[in-house]
Amino acid sequence: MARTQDQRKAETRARLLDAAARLFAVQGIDAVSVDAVADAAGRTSGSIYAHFGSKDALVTAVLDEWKDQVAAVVAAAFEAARDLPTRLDALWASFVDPPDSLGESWVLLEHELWARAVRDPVLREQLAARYANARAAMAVRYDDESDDVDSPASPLDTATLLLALLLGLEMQRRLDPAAVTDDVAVTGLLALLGARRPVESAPTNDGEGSP
Amino acid sequence: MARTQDQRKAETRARLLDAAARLFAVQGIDAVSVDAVADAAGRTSGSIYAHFGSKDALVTAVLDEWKDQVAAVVAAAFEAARDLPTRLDALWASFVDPPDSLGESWVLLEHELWARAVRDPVLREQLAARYANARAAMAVRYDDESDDVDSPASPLDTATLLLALLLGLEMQRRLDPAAVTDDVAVTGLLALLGARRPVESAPTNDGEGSP
DNA sequence: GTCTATAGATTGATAGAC
DNA sequence: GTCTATCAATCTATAGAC
Repeated sequence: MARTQDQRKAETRARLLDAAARLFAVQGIDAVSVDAVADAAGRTSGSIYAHFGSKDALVTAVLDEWKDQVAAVVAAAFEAARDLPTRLDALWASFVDPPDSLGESWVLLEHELWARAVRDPVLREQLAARYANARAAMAVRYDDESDDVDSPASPLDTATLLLALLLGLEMQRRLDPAAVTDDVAVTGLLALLGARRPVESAPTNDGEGSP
Repeated sequence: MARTQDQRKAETRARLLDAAARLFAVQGIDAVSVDAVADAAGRTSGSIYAHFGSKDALVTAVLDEWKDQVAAVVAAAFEAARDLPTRLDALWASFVDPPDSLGESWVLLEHELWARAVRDPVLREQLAARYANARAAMAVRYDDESDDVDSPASPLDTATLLLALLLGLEMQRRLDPAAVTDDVAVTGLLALLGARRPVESAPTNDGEGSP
């Protein structure tokens, strides 16, 4: 029956990681107790210490579990459509309205991890590698398109700029959704690639979101 | 002697706010106890409750105290130089290497406040207004330059894009300084304004920062 | 308004049974 | 490996003296 026990062990680990990721994203890591994670996973706090040893180690494990998450998201967005504006729109959509495969608010979890990483050298190196992966994935994808565009920077640098714009726009959108329309996002991404929007000019947005 | 007492009261409030802002930025809000703030300000925890009533109210007060901080930073950066690339470089510098007037790591404090704001409607409205101010300030400044550039979006939308790029680049730079050079930043900002870099082409950065 | 002392609650982590 | 019970530390907030 070792098979069954291994299965249960693996399932417990998976459930703990899943519950932790979801709760961390929604409430913030510091606001979530070890017991809360265990409860949400249908286990007890003891199992967390058996599997991970500490809450910090659990955070590290969550970060590690979704290792190539950002890179995968980026890659998937580019698969979807053919023309550049549509692809960039899909890329932006994966930040704003994520696929079910990731949690609904995976970007919030990224910010939680970032906030810890900038203060913890070990976490920082982990997360830095993740972002480097994401940039590399974008650079490759963007390379396929390179005949269509005329970017002012190298592919990797352009990926850095695209990722930056996505992160910064999503931050502002969380505070004030009306301030960041999809059209503005795509227009900005296109501008970083040295490309202009084709025919139909994007609607402008001079009225601000907040009253 | 009411004068002296009022002075002491005001000074205590100022010291508490200053200590709180600094500690919150460096250690993260949740990692800083009320006692720690009071100690750093040379007072005791009781004074914090006399002045603010709760730790959450202290956070709100910190956010409120630096109300137009981001807008002021943005405005100041544009005053510095005349030609566009130099101005954009100054703008980027205010994020990377802030003036002494702000704390050295005011951007970290902004992220701390953001992380709370996305989960608290009251804080969110406050911070949204602050960002709207910053965008408006940038839009005005950028308007002065509008003959030099050919932005693909409205002034306000362009400000949104510029702010997004600054935020996102700074995030990546905190994780991996080598991945985001000053030249890439300025190149990106210029691209969002529809302008290319003049004569001297920017050094590329194809080797990634992390080993 | 400021300080001291302390209540009240929560949390991360450990020990031991099964 | 998982659970129950519990310890020890920490933190927010309050009460009362000055």
